[in-house]
Amino acid sequence: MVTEQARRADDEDGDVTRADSLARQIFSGVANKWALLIINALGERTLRFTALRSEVDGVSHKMLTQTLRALQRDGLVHRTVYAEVPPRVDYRLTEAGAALRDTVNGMCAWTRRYLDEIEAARRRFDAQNTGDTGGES
Amino acid sequence: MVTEQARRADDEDGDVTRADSLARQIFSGVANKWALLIINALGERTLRFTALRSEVDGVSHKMLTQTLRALQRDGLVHRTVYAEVPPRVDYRLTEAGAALRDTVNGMCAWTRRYLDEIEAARRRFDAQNTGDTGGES
DNA sequence: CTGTATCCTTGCCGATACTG
DNA sequence: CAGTATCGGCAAGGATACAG
Repeated sequence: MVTEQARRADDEDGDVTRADSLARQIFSGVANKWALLIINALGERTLRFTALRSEVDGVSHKMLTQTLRALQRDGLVHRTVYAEVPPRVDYRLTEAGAALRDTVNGMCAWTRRYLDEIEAARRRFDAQNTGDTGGES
Repeated sequence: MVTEQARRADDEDGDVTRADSLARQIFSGVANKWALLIINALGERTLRFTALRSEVDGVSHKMLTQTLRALQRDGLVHRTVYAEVPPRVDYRLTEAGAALRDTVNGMCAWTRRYLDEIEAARRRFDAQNTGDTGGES
């Protein structure tokens, strides 16, 4: 017998390394700062559009809607519309979205953990490429 | 006494949600498909430029050098140059890079795990927005 | 409040050519 | 083989205006 999982494991579609695979397409679609930041901001909570907008500092109105729609299409966020006036729309992560959020959490933790190291590395690197050899001309 | 770590935990720089924080800058820099794909491809191995290029299917010469330089600057990959001819350059993850790779691994696993679900969600979503209301004018 | 559409700027990214 | 630089197309993404 061949389960979906087993089929995928053997299928080229499940391979992120292949440029034209479905896995790569999904991976690429989700591997951008706004998607990850939004997923992280949603967390366990249910948030309205405006609340979400103020949580994800720096995101434009357009990018928020756009990214939200993409996430909704992939079934990572659930969108609930209330027939009220003024309109009210709630967003929350689906199970798939929550699962992804776990790894995003890891990335955030990683960022905090290595902040200083990276800052130092940058200074070292930049120093190398400005003073450099020590004598020009 | 105040350690770097402790200072960071309390500092606004460590907060990914702030648009102008260092954490956000680092996060954004690393949250793009090429950086993550390259880190994933490197894994535990030490690879030369060309080998890496063929591992990360679809990446251009330019993007590979460019992204590698950024990763090197942040101290995530280590670059070793051998004074040979033809030139030989090896790339491998540093400890910080390897730590990030763990979470990237998680993202890849997530992609494989939810591949079919996402594909299905997309079909459902797209069906909604084509047939839709059933009658246009 | 939420969403869509339009303009317009910016920078990504690929292709190409040239150096060590 | 590895790296840098330049040009150009094109898509990302911000600002604004307008609709439900």
